[in-house]
Amino acid sequence: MTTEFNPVAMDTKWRRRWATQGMYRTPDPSDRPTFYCLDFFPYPSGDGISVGHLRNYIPSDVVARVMRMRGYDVLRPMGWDAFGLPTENAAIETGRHPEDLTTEWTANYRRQLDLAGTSYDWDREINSSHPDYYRWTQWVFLKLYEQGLAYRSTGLQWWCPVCGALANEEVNADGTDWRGHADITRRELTQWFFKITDYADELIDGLDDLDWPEETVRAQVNWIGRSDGADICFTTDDGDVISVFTTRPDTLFGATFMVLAPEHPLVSRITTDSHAVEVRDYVDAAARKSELDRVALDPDKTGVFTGGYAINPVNGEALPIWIADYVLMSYGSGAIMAVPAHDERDFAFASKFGIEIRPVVAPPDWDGMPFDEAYLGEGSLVNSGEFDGLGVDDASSAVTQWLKDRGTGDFAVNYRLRDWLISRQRYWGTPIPIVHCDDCGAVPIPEAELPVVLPRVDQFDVQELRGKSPLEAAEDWVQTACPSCNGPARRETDTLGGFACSSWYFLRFCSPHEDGRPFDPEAVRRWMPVDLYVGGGEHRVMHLLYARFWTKALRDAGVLELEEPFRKLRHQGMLLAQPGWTIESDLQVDSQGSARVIATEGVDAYDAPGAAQSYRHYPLDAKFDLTGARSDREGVSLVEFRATKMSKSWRNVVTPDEVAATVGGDALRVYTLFMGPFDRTLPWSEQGLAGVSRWLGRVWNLVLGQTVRESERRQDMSTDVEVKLRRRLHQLVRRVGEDIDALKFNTMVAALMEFTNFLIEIDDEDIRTSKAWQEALETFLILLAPSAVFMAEELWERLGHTRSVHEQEWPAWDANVAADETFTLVVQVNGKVRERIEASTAIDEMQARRLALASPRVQAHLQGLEVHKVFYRQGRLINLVVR
RNA sequence: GCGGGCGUGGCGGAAUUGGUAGACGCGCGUGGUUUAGGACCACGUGGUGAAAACCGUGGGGGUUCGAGUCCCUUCGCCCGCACCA
Repeated sequence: MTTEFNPVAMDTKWRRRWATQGMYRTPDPSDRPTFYCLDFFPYPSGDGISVGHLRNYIPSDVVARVMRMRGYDVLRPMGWDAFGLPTENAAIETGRHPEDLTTEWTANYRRQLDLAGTSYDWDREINSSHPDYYRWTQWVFLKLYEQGLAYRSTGLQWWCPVCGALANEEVNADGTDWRGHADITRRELTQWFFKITDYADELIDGLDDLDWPEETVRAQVNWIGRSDGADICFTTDDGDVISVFTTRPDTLFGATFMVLAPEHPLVSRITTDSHAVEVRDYVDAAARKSELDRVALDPDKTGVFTGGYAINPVNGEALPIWIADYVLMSYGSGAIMAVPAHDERDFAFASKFGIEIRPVVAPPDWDGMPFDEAYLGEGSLVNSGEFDGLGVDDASSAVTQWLKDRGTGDFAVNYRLRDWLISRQRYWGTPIPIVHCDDCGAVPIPEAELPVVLPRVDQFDVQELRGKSPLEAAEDWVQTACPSCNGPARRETDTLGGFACSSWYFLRFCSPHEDGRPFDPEAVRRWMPVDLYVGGGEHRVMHLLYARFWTKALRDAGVLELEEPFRKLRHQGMLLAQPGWTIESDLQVDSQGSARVIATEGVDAYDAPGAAQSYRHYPLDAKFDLTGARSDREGVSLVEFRATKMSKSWRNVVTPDEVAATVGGDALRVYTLFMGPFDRTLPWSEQGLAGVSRWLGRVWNLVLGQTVRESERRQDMSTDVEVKLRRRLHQLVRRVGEDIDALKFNTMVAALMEFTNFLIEIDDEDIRTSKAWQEALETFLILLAPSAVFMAEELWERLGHTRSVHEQEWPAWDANVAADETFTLVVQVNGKVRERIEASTAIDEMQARRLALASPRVQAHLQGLEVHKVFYRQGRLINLVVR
């Protein structure tokens, strides 16, 4: 057997053997505790994965492996969120079918994940674009439909020429969509929605008991955006009622005008003849503008007066009614009462158009002068009739109650959250299981007839179809019989957006081969909720909110006994490409500092201007974001570039394939763990990777006893060394366990490195033949196994074991063995460190004081001064305060 | 504008949560060993200083015997959200 360290051959050997043995198959039900360790459902793309994706999968894989070794039954599945636009678009470009692309791409993902030594149970692999799966996505849709949680509605919807209809949350403020497409417009469309707003309060309250990152909880709460206030009715001259929502009913006496959204249905009725032209122009302009500019916030308010008035129910005043696009039709009732004295936007508007600004809440030290800006703080009411003198909170409820008693208002709650738009006018998605019948209307497909199979069409290019959706064009498929009356009917041609597939997959993983139902309730009871859920922070709102909503809706449908799907959630940090320096003359640089490689043979990048050699070669057309710093390398001018996102178009992606083929899967894993905190954005470093690879090589040599260092008998007493070795080993077991539980993988690796440094230091003939050494090596390999999965296994086998290192029990540590005998007593004088003394951990304060005072260096700092006070920390330090 | 995060050596980052600042790794330096190799080994490496010592966690101030850690203030970078009444 060769003793040469050859990671690539070793990786292949063990990958094969583990696959044949079914090493990572999920255990059958037992009475052992369970642990469900899940990663976000990945979307397979043609580019495959980069080492950046592995910052998600490797750390959670370590946790899964450790939990197995700790005696848990672990569910560690993986599957593919395979329906979606990128695949469909790639299909259009390449002239191939999305189904075929999906098959290839998912196989490639799986192969790449295996390169990194992940321990997924591939027997449970699922694919959301397979009828076996989407049949049950359709089934869930029907459950929601039965409960009135899926409905159709017309309205203005965002529309992307590439993606079709978009949900509001898929549109960015700059007028692009969530995938970066431009030319987003709004269209009148009939669409399917899920009534997630019914669950708004529950989705807020449910967050309380979850172990989730604080920012994510906050983001969800903000996204749902609950506001408590009142609905207030204003009546126009014609007797129309305008209902407005306000969070500040206490300021009702300060309302000096009203504003309707341009799309408000009453606009035309309220507008008087003399203002008709202006109003129509404004509404038209707003409609056009709504495409882009309305979202891109323009600080300058615009609006026009309609000529109409409405009566303030609290004091009978007639308020002029304006229309302005700063009022959104989609929030509240699309109309507001404007209180310029106490609302910034209303203040800006009133100032611009010369409308009265009437204070009704007096700031504490107010001198009665007009406001320079809206006052939003606490105070007592003025100019408010019988409510004068009340505080803001009391006044809010008092005014609302007053209105309620008279039938002109009531307490009310509003949410920022909108219903979930789920229709897509695209091909590569789950067909919506609905049929439209002239007589019966929208009719759900009976459960027994599921799945509604997505037909394999050849033309799915929306542009070729001239705006028709691909399924609409599939006439044979569209024409069907009504399940209710058996008359001619047409199938729904919208498909479900991808978020539907990922809103319940975690349930399917519990029993992925279940035939007659979406999941086996027994299996779900056994595994759910997910114990550790790891994925990117970019999904902290939508995916996680939708999945929670489906969980609750399925519970209410009586098919699930579960409140929340994900008990503990964590987000991994992003991985950036390595920053560095490169040759200026090979770049084309624009004024913004973006550079592109124009040298046909590419360009070398250096870690530092003086670095001995290049760490990477970038090809033609690679891009850099320059910092502006420049330097010189042997007369050649260099420029510095930043760490930026890895992206195919920048040609700076590092793939697991290239890393696994050079330094192996273990170096890839360990470096990913070691580079820095798990949840932090970090740059890749080829040198950092090389450092880890060197360490693995040292471990290899150490375990196989081929250390280069010449053994010399220089240890004092080998029994002392053995005691020390055992102590260090037990301390290591403790540290590694604690770090993994805290997801501090970087310090876990550091601890393993320190331990090997220690072993190398004490390595000699005597210790090597001791029992303690043997025990240390074996325990160390077990601790190393979740991180360096291949090498630990290979070395374990070479030490003579037949049963896999990954099936060993996680070691325990003994506090008595781990306890230090001595510590470094830090001696401070007036808080400054003056001496360090090695002392027994057993010493008390008096002994510590004696030791400290005995030190000449301490004495030098005490000269002529009196020890005034002493602070002693057992096992740590002593601070002598003198004066 | 609102919300959140982060500022520690040349670099990625540690720091028992108020108690030795800089673990571990990279890079760098010196020496050795091989000498084609991005190889290996030993020692060193925050700054100033010959030393004693002093300075040092973006800046300023404070609390404390003691502050990277707590409080106030200020600057810089990054990420979300976008007129939500």
